[in-house]
Amino acid sequence: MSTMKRVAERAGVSIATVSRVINRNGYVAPYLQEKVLLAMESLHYQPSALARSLRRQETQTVGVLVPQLAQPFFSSLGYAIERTLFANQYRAFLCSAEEDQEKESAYIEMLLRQRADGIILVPTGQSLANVERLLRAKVPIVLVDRDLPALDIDRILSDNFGGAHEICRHLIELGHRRIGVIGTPQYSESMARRLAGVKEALREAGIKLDDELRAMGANE
Amino acid sequence: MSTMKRVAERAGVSIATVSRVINRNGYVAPYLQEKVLLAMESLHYQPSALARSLRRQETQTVGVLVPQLAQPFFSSLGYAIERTLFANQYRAFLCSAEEDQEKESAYIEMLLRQRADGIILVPTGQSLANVERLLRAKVPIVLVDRDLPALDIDRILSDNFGGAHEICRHLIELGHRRIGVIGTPQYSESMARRLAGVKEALREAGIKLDDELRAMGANE
DNA sequence: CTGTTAGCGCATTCAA
DNA sequence: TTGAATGCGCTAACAG
Repeated sequence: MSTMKRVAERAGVSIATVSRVINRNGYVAPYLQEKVLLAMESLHYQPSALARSLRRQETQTVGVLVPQLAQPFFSSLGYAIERTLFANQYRAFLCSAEEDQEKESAYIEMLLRQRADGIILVPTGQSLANVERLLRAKVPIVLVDRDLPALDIDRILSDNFGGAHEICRHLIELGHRRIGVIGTPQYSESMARRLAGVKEALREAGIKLDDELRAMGANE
Repeated sequence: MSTMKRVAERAGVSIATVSRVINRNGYVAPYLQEKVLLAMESLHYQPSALARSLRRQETQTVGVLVPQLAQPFFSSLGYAIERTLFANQYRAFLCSAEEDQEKESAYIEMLLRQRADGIILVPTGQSLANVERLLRAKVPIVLVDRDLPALDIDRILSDNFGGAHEICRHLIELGHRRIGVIGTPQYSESMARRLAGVKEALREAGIKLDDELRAMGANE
């Protein structure tokens, strides 16, 4: 891969000028700009993200660390994030902790070394120590889907209770009485809240949840 | 994040020595090594992959570009690759071309800028130009799952015809006569081959494929 | 408006 | 066995 220096030589300008046309900042005479563009073209030049990141002290990269990429919810979540990042000139490192605290640490260390600008994390019960490590390193971090109540950091959570409650109330208002629940295992925090929401709505309507109409998954 | 220089100061050695203990090459007196290790620990030092890659001219990173990460086959393929890479101290950039030639180009350009050491690609019908671009850039590339017959590069393909043929023959040997086929759309190259394999096995056994027992998906 | 220069953090000669 | 110095490719003052 050719470098800025080669482009500069080919265009007969300094590397500073090349940098200016690449980044569209600073003033460059139109005819010089044209020459630089042509040189870049003919050399198939692509700027080095490495050098740029090192110099700018920012990588335009964020780590996306979920418990299990194999789970459809997390893979579509992860992929949606990567798509949005890419559309905004950011790169994503998709990481799957495999429900393993050690592996989660290993990924976090990797992201630290790569100097990710930030990390989007779906934590598990054992993520606390890892997150504290990130906080010490002052890496911006956002929690998604699951909470870590002990920490005071940004998070994006679903209103599991409220959503389930609302859905169930809607069905009741439509006149339904036999309302069932199908879900992930009950020991999942999210599912427990949804179930509670349903029960609350049923209770408000004076209906009791028929155990026959309740089916919970055996594992996530 | 602290730097090698800070670690060196804290340990009272030169950065060259720090580099040596990090990379376990060159000779370092045990007591110095110990001091360096302690300094790294207390500073929460993590080597910069950026600086290292820039210097070594290798990123330990490979691009994994598939037509659609949302498709289960590709997402599990992509993720399996990333897992294997990570286990071998490599990083993966998972990319989804969304069945779009433009987007595929955009990802390839990104991987070029990131200086990926290589690219694993599941090509589509329109990937030819993009692959030729990679060849010009001399980036190592491997094709997976789908072929690009025009090119002379490494590829990993399934024996769709042979596999389907063998499965079908197995069923026939077990005495079955009513054998059906469920599959992805027939216009998919892979599926067409599998169907041909089945038909061939049936033909050899003097059985004709009952159209009633044939169900093809409407889209991939 | 353009060029020169000084690092970014690291690996690696080359001396000592 | 250790350190000083150079340069990887780029951006951002600064000078002209």
